Amino acid sequence: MTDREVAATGAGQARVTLQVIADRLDVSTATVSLALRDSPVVADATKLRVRTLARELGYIYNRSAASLRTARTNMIAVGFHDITNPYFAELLSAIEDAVTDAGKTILLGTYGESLERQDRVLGSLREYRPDGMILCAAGGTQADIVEHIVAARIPVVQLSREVAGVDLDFIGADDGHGTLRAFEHLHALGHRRIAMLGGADTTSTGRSRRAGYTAGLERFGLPFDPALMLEGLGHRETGLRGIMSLLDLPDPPTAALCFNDLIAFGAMLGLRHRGLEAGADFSIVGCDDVQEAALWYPALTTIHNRQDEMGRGAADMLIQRIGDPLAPVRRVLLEPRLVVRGSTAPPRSAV
Amino acid sequence: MTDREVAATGAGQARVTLQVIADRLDVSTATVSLALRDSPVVADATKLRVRTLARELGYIYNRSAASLRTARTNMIAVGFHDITNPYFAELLSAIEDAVTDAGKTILLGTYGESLERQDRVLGSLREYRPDGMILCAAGGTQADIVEHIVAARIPVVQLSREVAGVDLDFIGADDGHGTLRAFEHLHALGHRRIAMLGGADTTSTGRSRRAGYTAGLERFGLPFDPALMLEGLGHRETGLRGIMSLLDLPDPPTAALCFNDLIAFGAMLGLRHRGLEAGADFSIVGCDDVQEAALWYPALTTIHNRQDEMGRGAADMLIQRIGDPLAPVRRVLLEPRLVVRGSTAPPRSAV
DNA sequence: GTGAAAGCGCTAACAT
DNA sequence: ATGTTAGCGCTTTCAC
Repeated sequence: MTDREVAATGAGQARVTLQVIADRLDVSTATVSLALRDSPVVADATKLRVRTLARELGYIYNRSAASLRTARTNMIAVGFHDITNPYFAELLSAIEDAVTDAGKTILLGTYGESLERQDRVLGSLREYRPDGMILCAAGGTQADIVEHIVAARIPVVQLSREVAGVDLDFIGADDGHGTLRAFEHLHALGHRRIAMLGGADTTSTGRSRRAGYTAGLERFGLPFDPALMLEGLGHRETGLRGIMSLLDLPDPPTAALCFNDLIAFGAMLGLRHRGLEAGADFSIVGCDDVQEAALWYPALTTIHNRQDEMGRGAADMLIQRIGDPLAPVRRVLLEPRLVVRGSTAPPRSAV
Repeated sequence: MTDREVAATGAGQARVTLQVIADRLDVSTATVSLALRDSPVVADATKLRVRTLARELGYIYNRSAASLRTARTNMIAVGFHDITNPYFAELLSAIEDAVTDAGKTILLGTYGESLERQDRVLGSLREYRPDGMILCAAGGTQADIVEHIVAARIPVVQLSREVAGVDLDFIGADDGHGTLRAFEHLHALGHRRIAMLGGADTTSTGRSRRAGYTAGLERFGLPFDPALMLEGLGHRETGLRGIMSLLDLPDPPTAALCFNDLIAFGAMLGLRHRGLEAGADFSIVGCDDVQEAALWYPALTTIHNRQDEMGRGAADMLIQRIGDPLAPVRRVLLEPRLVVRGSTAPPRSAV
């Protein structure tokens, strides 16, 4: 007794394949295949018979088999570092919408900021032969890791962050510009000692946003004080601890630009621990504008990064790239928009 | 010229398969296959030669082909309604960890609360023949939709919510009990007019939490007032609008149990719009204890649902189920834990 | 310890 | 309009 027969016996019926339908209808598997895919070449009457029987028998299309033949899987791999950060959850959700609309499905891999795990996860994703991949690499990722994917001839679109030195489609925000806008906003309110909280040079977003910060200092002829530029991962803890150490400075700043909203939330919490309030006592600007940002108290002034457009855009770019692997590489930078809310105000001293 | 030759020419090298390696080494594909999988039956020297060449040629295992042969895909489908809700993002993240540890990969599908889209998405996931599926169905899902998956002989574990009338493994929180605990907490603080904000009878969590609320009323001999039990989806807007209408009541409540944390956040925002503060002026209890909850101001009193354990637990249950399809069905209820923070306090009148 | 051969379920040429 | 045939890349008997 073969495995197959066992399964059939056990469950009371044979696994239904094209062959089963073809046999019962006394047609060929080719006809059944074409009929199910609504090929114009098959007679309507035949299509009807095929489909009716397929439904009756509970036929389920086997994509592994089709993929083997067509070298198309209809899967889009998504490699993200963290989906617990609402910014990336929002991006993923937008991607999911676009991908589903295109009749494809997401194969998900995450790896935090661990390069070693990223390597394993991306290597594994590759084996499923997704039609393409949307990548948001861990900080510090080197070009050669991404080359492994490219070598497998899997089209890749980089999202939000881009790995240095690889020539691939990219969609993200114009982070440097966004941060500069935020800096100008704080300066216009009267702030002169402004900190930069979080981010690091291991990601392109970190580099760009930090560059936007130093560009702001330069534009207004303010001195660069290394004590005001605190490196850190995009977590709430970075903001919480960072704001504490800023406040403990002999000459503390009056405002902080945060690498992202989570850090800003952490910073606002830190202020409260010190009996201070964001806005009135210390200005905080976030970055991303996750849904939560508008609901904080005070609501967070932040840089809206259009995650919906960005996620959908990444999916669309990828689908185009799959269709035309030789088209010129594109870099799309979405213009961020500063959203002024309650967490920024003139400095106490200036009031 | 075949497609294959075109691809080979275009990219400068042929797609490397087991056959290519076998030919070059003058062994059979069987040997190569066994060698790469580290079979004890292959000579060490051969293994070394195979692996070295495989690496040199950039061989990538083709899981579609293997799946066709073995009827195993090593994919775990995850069907969620919403990954933008941090509660589900946290669950997904925990699942991802466990699944990756087991050498499997997530195939993701989401569908909001649309039954029609859920049907399409689940139908599509099924065609990929995942080894199993973790399901958190949309509200109002009928048993027959789930039967489609079961009929395809795909093991399913239900997570957090369970569809009425289906006999499948389930892991979730003991919601009724958790809500009752929260009710007791409010009662102990002196609240007597307590509202229930959000949830609906279309999901098991809605039913259980609302049942926990009415059980609380009964336990303390409080009257049921339909004006205090507001149905709604688990969004911030539900809390925002809900608290407004509660406050507009001729005899408003002094506290509200919320179906989840997002609703609680919305409710706290609504209080601020009315110049009131959670805790001091009106008590709010959430449910889930998402990371954000501890950071709000005031920090949210809520029911911790152990999303990490729950997510990992779902993955573990599923893997066991895949290993033994005939084992008895399990229902695991995790005991929720009330976390008291600043958003609850004695009612104004009682002070 | 290794090889030959069959076949998983599907699609695509080509033939009729 | 439908059938025949070959084969995608892998795993798995079964021989040797």
